[in-house]
Amino acid sequence: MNSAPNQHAMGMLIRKLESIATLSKKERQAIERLPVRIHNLDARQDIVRDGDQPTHCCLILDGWACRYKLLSEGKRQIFSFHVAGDIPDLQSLHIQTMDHGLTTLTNAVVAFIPHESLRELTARHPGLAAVFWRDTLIDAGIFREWLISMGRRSAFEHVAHLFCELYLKLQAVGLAGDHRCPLPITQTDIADALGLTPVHVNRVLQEMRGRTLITLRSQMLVIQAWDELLQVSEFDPTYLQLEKRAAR
Amino acid sequence: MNSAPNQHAMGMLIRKLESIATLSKKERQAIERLPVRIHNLDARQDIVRDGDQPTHCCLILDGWACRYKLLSEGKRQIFSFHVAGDIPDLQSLHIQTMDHGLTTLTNAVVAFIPHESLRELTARHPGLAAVFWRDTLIDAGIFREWLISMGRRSAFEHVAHLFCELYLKLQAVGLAGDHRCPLPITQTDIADALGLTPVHVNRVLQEMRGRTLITLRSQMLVIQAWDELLQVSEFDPTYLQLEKRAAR
DNA sequence: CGACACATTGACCAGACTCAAAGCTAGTGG
DNA sequence: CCACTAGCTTTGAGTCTGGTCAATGTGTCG
Repeated sequence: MNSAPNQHAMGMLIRKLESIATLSKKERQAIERLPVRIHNLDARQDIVRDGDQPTHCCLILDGWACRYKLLSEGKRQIFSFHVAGDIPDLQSLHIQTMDHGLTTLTNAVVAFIPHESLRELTARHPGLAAVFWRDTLIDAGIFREWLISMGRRSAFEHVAHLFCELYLKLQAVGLAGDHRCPLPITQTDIADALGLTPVHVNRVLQEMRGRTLITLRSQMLVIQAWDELLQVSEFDPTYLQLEKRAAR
Repeated sequence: MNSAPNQHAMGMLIRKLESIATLSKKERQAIERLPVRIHNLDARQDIVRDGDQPTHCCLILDGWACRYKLLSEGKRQIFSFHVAGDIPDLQSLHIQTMDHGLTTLTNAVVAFIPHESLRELTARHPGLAAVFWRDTLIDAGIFREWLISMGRRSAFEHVAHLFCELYLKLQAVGLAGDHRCPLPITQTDIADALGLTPVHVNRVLQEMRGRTLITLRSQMLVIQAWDELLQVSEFDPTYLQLEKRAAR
């Protein structure tokens, strides 16, 4: 195994984990020893399919991915968007059968880590097990926030809330700043994430532009009125757990 | 500490965990040694509040509870319903600050288990850590299914889906059978869980009665046409993970 | 240059919401 | 044992957010 890409991949993972918890030197070293297999993927390529029984977890190194489920009549629900540092299918470590799919949205580089190695790692390092566990718990917290948006926010508020979340998530891994971030997804993707139609998403975006809240062109989102966007969507970043470290 | 209620509480927990994983004798014994404090609560009483930093987890022994969040203008979103055997705030073990509340819906008996004891237990028994982790992952899977219902199902389908889920969940812990189960919650609770208004929930229930799918009277749900209910809501029980045990 | 995917717009429609009133039902106290 | 109450359920009429269908722009890539 070539160690250079391995180091890069595990560096990405360590950075992500340190954004939600504190790691000891021993734990960092243990992570660095994880074996990985790195793949380059095209856009719109399935990584794991609904019904699969994966034997690896997938660490995103570059590009965007999403988790989704296909329903009858061509309907699709997207559950989450993922960027560098995320392990979108960490849950497969303890849930045998996938109840949804994972796909790239853009060209992407991903690292596959064998379940076996992760099980061994977490058994040997209970502190790391807690950190990975914590990551999946934050994931669940994001689902709860999405449930609020779906259930009790208007389409306008919902779009605003998503933009706030994505901006902060990207900022946390150094992929955004100055109130601008890449958004390499289509309006149909946004619609499938928010439970709306593409047509209506488009109208909401028009209104946001009209109110000088955002610009969105060439897959680049610029937030022109951050405070107002926070306010209209009642956005409270607590659920992302980006500030607070775990109590250990 | 009185050992009789303790044994009852931990028996309930062991039963629940064994519905989603296999426990070794050693692991069962370790659970039985967990210290608990048992409380009787009235209906509509908060167990943990939004913003709290709990030091205990809560195991439900009897009655119903729900997780929820209050929003502006009196809006409320319910995230989940919980019954005997559930630990609704297991996540607080690794997420310091609650981003939502936990409340009883009926009179309830709950057992409080110190975080400290659970941390020690999971550090000493990585296998048990995996089982508790798995429980929170199943919880997240239920959130995903709720996201589908919110985003891509009609109100009618959504109500039907919820009823299927609750029936199976109750059946798994022996609280339901013969296509009937207790449903000790109001139509407003259902509305707040599904992102609908109480008025519309009522209309959907009328239609379900009219189509001889269910009866719902005196807090007792009777499913008269199980197959049809499954079909209209495209219900697939996989996400509840009630059949498959964890690969260990 | 052509093709394809994506974004935008318009006209019309429907599912779910709002507001308001009236009917039930399980407890409670006299 | 009955009357009263409070909370819950039911119903009606009118409204509105977001969906549907279909056509037209726009931009990118081979």
